[in-house]
Amino acid sequence: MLNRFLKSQRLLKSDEFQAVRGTSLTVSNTNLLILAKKNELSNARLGLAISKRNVKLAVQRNEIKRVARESFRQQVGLPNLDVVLMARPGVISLTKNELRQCIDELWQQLAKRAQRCYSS
RNA sequence: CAAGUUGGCCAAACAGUCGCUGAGGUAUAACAACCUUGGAGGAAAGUCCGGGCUCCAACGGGCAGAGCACCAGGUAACACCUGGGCGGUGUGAGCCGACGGAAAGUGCCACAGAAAAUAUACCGCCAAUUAACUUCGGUUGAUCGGUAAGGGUGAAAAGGUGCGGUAAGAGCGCACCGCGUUGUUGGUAACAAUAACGGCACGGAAAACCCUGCUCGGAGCAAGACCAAAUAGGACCUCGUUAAUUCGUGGCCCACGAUGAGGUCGGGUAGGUCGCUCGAGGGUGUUAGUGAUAACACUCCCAGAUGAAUGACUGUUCACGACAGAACCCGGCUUAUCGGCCAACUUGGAUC
Repeated sequence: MLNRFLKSQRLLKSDEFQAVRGTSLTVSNTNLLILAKKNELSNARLGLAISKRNVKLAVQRNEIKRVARESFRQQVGLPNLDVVLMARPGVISLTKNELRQCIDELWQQLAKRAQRCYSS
């Protein structure tokens, strides 16, 4: 069951995105930025914000979203967070495999940060 | 065989596992789950034209503004397509073309050049008169005329070539070509061919303004229609007539109304549903047409998401995979694009 990706695991409303955007729990590198906020559910939820300004072509935006979703789907250890993944201009230069690796690493960082932040 | 032209088609293939999403089914109070079956493009792109659809406006007409501009046909429509004409270009198949009007008017043509549209006379050429010189043939200068052949300038120099003609020249005359006018013939037409006449009058630029003809109401699916919390406010009905030095009508009391509670209604925000994909639709065939296309018959249902699906992994094969992602729907145009296949045709070479 863990490696599915249902609607309950996504952010669907504009309000939910706004709520996450106001938080301070972030993880990032030169290509991507992840914002997160604790929710009251039993699982994590993912929202994608790939702007047209940073990634110009629709095909590239779609590809980033697919890689991100696939990566998120296969994560097991994430706590109950609302997560928004944003793209920075550098992502275009990455290949698909590099991008995947990059996102996987960010999830691990996020899990650690979250544990430290919310356990105290 | 090589090089090329035009038109059409494809856009790595197959298998397995996992995942997303539309529809149908099983099942259920409902969700979840399971099964079956669909799930990006030739440009989905740029948003440059043309339509459908929706709402708004509207008696009709004109002006303004914008667009279009050889002819005929096709189409729902077009700035598109087909066929034809004309011009340009290529050995050729072919390709390219803001292709109405400059004799309606106003204006423009830099620099150079004598002169840039009323033609003109710088050099040159020629005649006459005259002066000087003379080897008596003439030469040089001046004056006054003729000339547009030659020179030089320019993107462009006022028809071209040849012969005649002449003092030198000149459409001055003639022939051919070009141009114009009027006919005739062919063609639906654009236009072409041809005859007679004219005798060159009519330079370029319409992408300077402009004139002529034709077309055009506006906004867009965030169109528009429906359902509809919470909160604030509104209308109506019912209940309560009290907790009150409350407020209004009133001189005061009574009374009535407001302030209260509940309900109903209307508008309408968040949110949701519809619009939404069966269509100027695809496939096959026949007929008409040079063709674009049309008619008829049979047949098929082929994305519909909404924080927004069409993907990931593994294996095998090959030529090792370009440009690129639907968002109301069609018809075009333009731009991007690794490579492959088919048909017709052209040029060159080889062989028989």
